[in-house]
Amino acid sequence: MSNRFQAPRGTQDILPDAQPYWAAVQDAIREVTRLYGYRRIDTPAFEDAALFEKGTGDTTDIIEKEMYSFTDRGGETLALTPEATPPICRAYLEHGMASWPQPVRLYTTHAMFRYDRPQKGRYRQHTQFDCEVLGSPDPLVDAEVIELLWRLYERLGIRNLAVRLGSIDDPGPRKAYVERLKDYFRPHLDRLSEDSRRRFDRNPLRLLDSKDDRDLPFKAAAPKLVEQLSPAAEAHMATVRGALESAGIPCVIDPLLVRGLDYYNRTVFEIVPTDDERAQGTIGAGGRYDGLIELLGGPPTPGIGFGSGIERIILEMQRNEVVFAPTPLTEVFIVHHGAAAAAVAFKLAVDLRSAGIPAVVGESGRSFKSQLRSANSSNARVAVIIGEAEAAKGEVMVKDLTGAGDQHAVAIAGAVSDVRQHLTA
RNA sequence: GCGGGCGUAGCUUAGCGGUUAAAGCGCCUGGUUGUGGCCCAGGAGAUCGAGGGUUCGAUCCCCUCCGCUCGCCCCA
Repeated sequence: MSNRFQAPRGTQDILPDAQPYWAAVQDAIREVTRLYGYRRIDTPAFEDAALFEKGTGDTTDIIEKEMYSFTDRGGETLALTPEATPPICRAYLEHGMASWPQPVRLYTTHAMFRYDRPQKGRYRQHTQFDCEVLGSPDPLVDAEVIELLWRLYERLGIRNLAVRLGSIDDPGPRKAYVERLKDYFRPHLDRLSEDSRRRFDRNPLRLLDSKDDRDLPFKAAAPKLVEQLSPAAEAHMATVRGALESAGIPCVIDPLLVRGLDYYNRTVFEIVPTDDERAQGTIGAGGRYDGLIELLGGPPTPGIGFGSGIERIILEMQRNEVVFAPTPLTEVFIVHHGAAAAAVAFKLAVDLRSAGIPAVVGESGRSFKSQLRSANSSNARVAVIIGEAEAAKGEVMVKDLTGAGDQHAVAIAGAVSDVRQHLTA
């Protein structure tokens, strides 16, 4: 069995039974983005790898150890998109969106590729719903994107969520804070966990996020960034918070919230289930990135956005017991026997479909019983039965499958309208 | 990348160091002279995840690999 092909590690097939969830999410995304004035953009499945090295940051895990990069036959170094924000910023610059009315509100759903170790809710290929607002420094826009995401989840029947809000200030004040933080931890370095010693050099902000018992005593007394924000960042966060409150969205300030991407400043947030202990619980997260477009070679342009994993959204829907009524395979199932009847059956199906009525034809060579069993399991409401006798008389039998199975004969010429009448009755 | 658990028909599971590996659901066929659902009968379907080792003999014990899963790192 394992000689057979399998979907590559960390990828999955989305089978017909799961499709209603995907359709519901896509529909809700379309509706919610319409309400908030967003326009859709689609970017390529792969990009110049340097876009991510520069944009996402080449010290991030995403770039350092998770990027699917490759050299194509022409010698270009490309990467399957691990992240939606840099490509959208790239497109903003490439197509002169700075000359569009500002801000520009964009959304997409895009496959993301990251070479990390798969778990439930973490895949090597996943799909993200992503929104970006480019060209506005307004904290109300921060609140708007968070609210948009919240409404999406609400609409999909996901309950028990919480918004975790934080701020990582602007680069200058943050650097100063990081120095204070390192000064605080430096004397205790030899008593910290190995992970935290590594973080001390690589990503000091994450020191505060450690779950290691050895680090806990030091964490408690460490200076917290959200408690020492610059006045501008402080005011920004207060506005975001107030706006969320007015929207009726419960939000908690998380002083330890640190996003793993280099480009964030000020607002960072994530939305998590409150009743799930799993580590992969975060279903949506984002933040402000006022310096990113400039970093990519454009003019100073503020931006904010988020990504939300659709696979994780669906897992949450299922955990919230959102279910969909099974959709019937067809409306009319045509049963036939004999060569003449087969020809009539095929043509009748053609005519039904052109009249907008879904129709499926039974398998030639199978018995009536067998074909009617198929009709039954297809959940069709009507069976049309064409045997040799009917074919000879130029008639078909129309049988009701929803009740006791009443049936009546009708001339072939009148079959479509008879079936239609039956279905609308 | 690190550590733990799991892996038997399409699905959910039972089973035992030793003849032809079992059940339910699903699928196919039949019980009707041309007719569904319920019921009944029969059938197909598993090199017991893969490879190697121990053993007279392994689905069962050991190792490696693959996949899933839980935790860590990180992230959606």
